[in-house]
Amino acid sequence: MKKRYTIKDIAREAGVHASTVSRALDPNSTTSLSDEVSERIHATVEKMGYRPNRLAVGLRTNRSLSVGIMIPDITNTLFPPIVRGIESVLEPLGYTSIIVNTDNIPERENRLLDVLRERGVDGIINGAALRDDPKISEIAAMGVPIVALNRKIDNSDIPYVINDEAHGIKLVLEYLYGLGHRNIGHIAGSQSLSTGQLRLIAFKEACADLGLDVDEKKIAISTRFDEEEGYRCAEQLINDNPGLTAIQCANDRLALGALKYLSENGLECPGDVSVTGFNDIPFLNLIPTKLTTIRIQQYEAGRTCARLLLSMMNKSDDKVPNETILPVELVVRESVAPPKAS
Amino acid sequence: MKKRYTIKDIAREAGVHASTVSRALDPNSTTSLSDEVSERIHATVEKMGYRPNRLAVGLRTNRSLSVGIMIPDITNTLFPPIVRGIESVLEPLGYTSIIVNTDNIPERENRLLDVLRERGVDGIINGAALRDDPKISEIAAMGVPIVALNRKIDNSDIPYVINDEAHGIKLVLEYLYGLGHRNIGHIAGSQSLSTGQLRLIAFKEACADLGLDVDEKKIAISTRFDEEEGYRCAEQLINDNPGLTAIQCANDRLALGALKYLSENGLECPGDVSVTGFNDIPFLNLIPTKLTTIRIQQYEAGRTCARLLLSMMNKSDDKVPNETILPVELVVRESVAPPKAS
DNA sequence: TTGAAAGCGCTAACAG
DNA sequence: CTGTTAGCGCTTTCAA
Repeated sequence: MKKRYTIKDIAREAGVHASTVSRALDPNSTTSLSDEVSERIHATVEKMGYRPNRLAVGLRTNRSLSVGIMIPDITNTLFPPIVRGIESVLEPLGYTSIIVNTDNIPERENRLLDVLRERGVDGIINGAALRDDPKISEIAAMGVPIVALNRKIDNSDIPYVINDEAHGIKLVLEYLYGLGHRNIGHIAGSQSLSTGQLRLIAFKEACADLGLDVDEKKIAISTRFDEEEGYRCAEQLINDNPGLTAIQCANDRLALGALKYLSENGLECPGDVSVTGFNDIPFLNLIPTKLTTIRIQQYEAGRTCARLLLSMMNKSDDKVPNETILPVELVVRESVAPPKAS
Repeated sequence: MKKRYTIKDIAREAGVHASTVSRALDPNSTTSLSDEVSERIHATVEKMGYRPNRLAVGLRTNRSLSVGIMIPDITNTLFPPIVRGIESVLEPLGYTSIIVNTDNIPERENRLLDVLRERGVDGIINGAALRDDPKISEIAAMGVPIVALNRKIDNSDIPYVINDEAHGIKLVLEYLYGLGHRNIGHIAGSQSLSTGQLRLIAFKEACADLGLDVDEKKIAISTRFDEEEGYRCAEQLINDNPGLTAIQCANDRLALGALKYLSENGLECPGDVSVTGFNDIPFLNLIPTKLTTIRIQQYEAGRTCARLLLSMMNKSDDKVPNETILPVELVVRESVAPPKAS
């Protein structure tokens, strides 16, 4: 293995001291160098293909120029665009990211948090936070810049970037109401996640605003945001609520599961029951009953988080807002129709 | 910011020397310690929540316990399962991975390669290699363990893990032939990628084997493996080949584009034209005309690559095979039917 | 079995 | 404007 060149090799070759090379290579170095020397150094760097050793830099400066990105599962199509959004702002600045998948398992999340800390990340974007997440607060208290993405953490002052959950839920409900639906069920997400909680609260509020009855029987609470749970909850709602004409799901995957339940049980969507989702993940426009849903900003959410994290990492004085709420919009497709005249 | 504890802090607290702490914490240290001391050290480590600084370890040992994963774009659903496969073997061993997206842009790939090198990765899994990729070979020659994933590199001895492209193409063609198709077109992938090249070669060979004419007009070569190009190439094939009854696409996204072209132009699939894909990416079973395709191993491909890389990084003597070809299988769905009796 | 000392590659005072 | 020096946190000889 050809050994990598070090700053000393460059120094020797250029006939200067190592520290001079370091200065020449530091774009925002205060001390100035003679053009002649600087040029000579850059030339040798180029010639020898020298690349600084970031581990050494990090050890010395106590900044690794790396950040941790925690998400539940990169396999979930919701997250890749977010990740790319984050990197679109961080990468040009020389940051590298370490992406970890928590699978929504608290022990795993905690362990990975330790891994990130060992690696000396300069900051963390947590897209996998739980409402009750003591460890993350603990680490934040140690001074590690952290921002939560998509989810907020209870009893914590970690800044978060979320979607306008309440407005999204309301948009859907008003749309359904406007078409004549009066008997609407809700498949809620896990209540240990802020998304699940906030969307359920919003459902109840929006119902109240519209003068709709919010019978508990019309609410099915899922344990996970996935198709399987959507299927199970749809079954429950249909069985418990004769005359139900629409199901609002707390996310798209739950809706996909609900759609499956309906089609397997001789119910047409949207003919018999309308179904709506939340998030607007990819491919929704290709499936047979194209899903009406709420579009959240994915790429932009990533960018926003990254910018917040940056200003925290740079200890800049501009106050980082504790709460950032991104706008959402209703995407009307085919899974909603007026209720059957009965 | 509460400063992180260092090995010195532990040493002081436990009343021993730093080097003793280091030894106590190294699971495969040769020198033995008295149980009493070892226990005391572990207790203080536990009590103080000490975590070693990986940057320092890496600088000292010249091993970062990190690997680079290069892919074209994490947003492409083909890659997340591969990434998780890789991590499923590397993470338990303490490795962390740096995932970079090349967007199939050579300059970007080269720059990212430098980034990985700066970070001192112990090895690289390259799922974004081009057939002509001088820089990656150069870095491999410097002694950095590299294995190519999904794609092979021309004129290079970098080990690669690919799918049985030829067999997959053949399976599809035989299936189409068996149903009576004799006038089959091929939408080829980019010829600068081994997948595109190998699948096109396989198409020609399989046609020859079946006694089918391989008129160049029946081959449309795309520039990118995406829906837009699939659309364009489908149009070209349909226009140039009256009587075409089936289109074999070099991957699923091209097939999705072809499907779109057909439906927008009054052609039924599979009624008028059968369409097939390659890869079996997620969601293919949810779209209206469920796509018949070739399933490749994604998660397992990642695992295989990771294992190969490990043995290269450990300089173990077991020879790393230069070529690993993973089996594929035909997935029959709805996008293929016998040709119309004419 | 443990301690002392050197040094990985780099940066940041401090001198000159 | 440039060189000297110390040291980031850790591991690893070498001594004791």
